[in-house]
Amino acid sequence: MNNKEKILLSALTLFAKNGYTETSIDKIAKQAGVSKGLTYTHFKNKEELLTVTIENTITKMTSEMMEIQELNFNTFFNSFFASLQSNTEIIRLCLLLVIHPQTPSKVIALLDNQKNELVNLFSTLLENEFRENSHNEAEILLATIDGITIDYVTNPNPLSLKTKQKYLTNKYI
Amino acid sequence: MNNKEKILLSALTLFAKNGYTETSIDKIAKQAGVSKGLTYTHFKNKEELLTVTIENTITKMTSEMMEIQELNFNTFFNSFFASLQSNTEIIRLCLLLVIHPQTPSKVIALLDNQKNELVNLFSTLLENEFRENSHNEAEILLATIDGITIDYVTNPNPLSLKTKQKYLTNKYI
Amino acid sequence: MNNKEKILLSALTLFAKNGYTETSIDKIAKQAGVSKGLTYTHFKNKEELLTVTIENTITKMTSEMMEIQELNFNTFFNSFFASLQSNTEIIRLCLLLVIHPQTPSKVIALLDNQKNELVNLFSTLLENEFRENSHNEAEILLATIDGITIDYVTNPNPLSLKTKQKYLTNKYI
Amino acid sequence: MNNKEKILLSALTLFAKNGYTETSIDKIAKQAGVSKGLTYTHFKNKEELLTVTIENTITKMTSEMMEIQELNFNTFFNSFFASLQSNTEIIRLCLLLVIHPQTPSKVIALLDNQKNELVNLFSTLLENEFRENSHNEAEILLATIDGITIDYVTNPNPLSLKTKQKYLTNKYI
DNA sequence: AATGAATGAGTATTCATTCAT
DNA sequence: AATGAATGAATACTCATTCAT
Repeated sequence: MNNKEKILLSALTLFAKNGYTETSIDKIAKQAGVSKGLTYTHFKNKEELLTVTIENTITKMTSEMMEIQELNFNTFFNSFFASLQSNTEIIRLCLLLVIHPQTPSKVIALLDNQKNELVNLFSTLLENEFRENSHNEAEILLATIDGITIDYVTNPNPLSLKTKQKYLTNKYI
Repeated sequence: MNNKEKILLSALTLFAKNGYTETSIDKIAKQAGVSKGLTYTHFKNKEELLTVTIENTITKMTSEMMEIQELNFNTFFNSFFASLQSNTEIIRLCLLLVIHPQTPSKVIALLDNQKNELVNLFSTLLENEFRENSHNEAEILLATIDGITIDYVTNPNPLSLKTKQKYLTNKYI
Repeated sequence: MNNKEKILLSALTLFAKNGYTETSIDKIAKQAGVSKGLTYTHFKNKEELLTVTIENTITKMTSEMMEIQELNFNTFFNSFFASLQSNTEIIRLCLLLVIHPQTPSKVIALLDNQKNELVNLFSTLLENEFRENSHNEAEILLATIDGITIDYVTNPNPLSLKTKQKYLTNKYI
Repeated sequence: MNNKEKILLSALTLFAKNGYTETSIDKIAKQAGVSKGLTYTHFKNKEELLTVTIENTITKMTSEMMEIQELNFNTFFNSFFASLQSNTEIIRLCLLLVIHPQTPSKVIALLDNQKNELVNLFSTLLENEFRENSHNEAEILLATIDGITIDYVTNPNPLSLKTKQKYLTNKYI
């Protein structure tokens, strides 16, 4: 892992653990084991560091989802709830950024885009059953998943999460 | 409105508009039209100012809900979605605080408590239909509402909100 | 002398000795014996500190000139060359600021204004002898004085200065 | 033009436009289209880069003046005022360096030397008319020219410059 | 000759908090 | 209760310079 990757990893970890504003470039560099200045060799400023961090994360998460062979609600829920448990803090970071009023628009665009892709995916999967209402249903499903995500990241309880996954699986299959 | 109330109102407004970390005591005092020092006469520190601000907000919102005569899903949804539209920024602030990893535990407790009351309310309303599953159903409903809230505060669209309210009303009545 | 005045004096001294860009707020505060932060209590930023510094200096110099009873070339030259010798570094600072391409426009305006007042003064004094050419003559005289100033601030030689004063006095009286 | 020359040209341009302290090695290299490191292959440090830059500039200006066939006030003024109009920013840079208290002594020596040559030239041209006062007269003439230079570089007005050139030409021929 | 990663000291500015008045 | 001067630590960012390749 080269220094640039070390910085990105350190940034992701600290942003996720403490929040964007609460994480200083100094701390990121220290944890990465490099000098503060090097951060600015590789990234124009703190905002770009955040943008690239989130870009990488989304790319990685999306590509993991794309590896699923047969995409249906069952496999999607399995993949999603597993990811929620293994990437809890990163997902919390994404939620924070989406909601925070001062998140740079480039980051908002990335997260918005990911959300739209999810709604479209759901919409397709719900088309047979709900016809012209499939988009509304997809939005409600996404809302429910978002709410479950909030609940889990703020109060992680794997058992309760499992129950909710079962509920959703039953309902949408 | 006395000075203490002016400070609290200014704090709520600015925290809601810009976020807690992004709002300085100086700006709060300036907008309230008082001196920086006075803030520390009335509140031990910035954290306590936040705590009292949120405490007041929750108390006010709860008491508004309590004024509803016949509490059922119809009246609740009406009240909730109206509030979401008139207090968008404040509700966004609450969401941020719930999710943020460094929110003081006292504030977390306040918000958690409010959430539990909601789950219990839903649970009661769902008891007849769902029996021993009513608590699970209540949590799913809360999740859906939270997700709708995220969607609205990040991308306020009254029409889309109305559609979702109708969907929920149809489903739970 | 209160802290604000101490900061202004320290700023003037250091700007004059080392230049504006070369003088840090840190050094100014240290020499004034106050904390760095206090500078920002009294001045919005470094640029404002410079502006006020120059404003005060010009006001003081102008008021000294106004105290001269009978304003003619003899008394003016006496006053000016005395000031050049006692305020050498401050006058050098003003020259630097006038010439530097990045001096804030507010400072430029202050210095420009002072220059125009001088040209007008000369113009009046030369009116009898030069009639419609008095303005041109005034500008040439100002140029000569500016050139003498450059020479003195870069290579202070009181004897040579005296010679030049005599030359000017002879010529313009 | 090889890389070293590209760096020198870029340095001259940027020093002249923005000032020495305000120009970073990075910007010089970028504008020259080379890497930061290459600057240090060709020049010991930023100070040496400045010294060589000024050295070249003075050499070039002097040699242009030397090309004048018959050196008298008329041809000199023509040449000088033309140069002032075509090299305004470079000449401003030289003025700044002469006056700035922290200009490296080697650069000061270069500029001082050029000034002395001018005084001597003037002195020679004025010898017939002013005899033992010719040196004083030469210094006054240089001062006037310096003052005109300040005025032009800070507020370039070709018409006003022409007027002053005529004035000087009339006076010294 | 040429690159660009890497450093460390420095810079302007902000801000929660204290305290004398 | 009310003010605002005062502090000190922290923050994002810059930059001359070095050095391995």
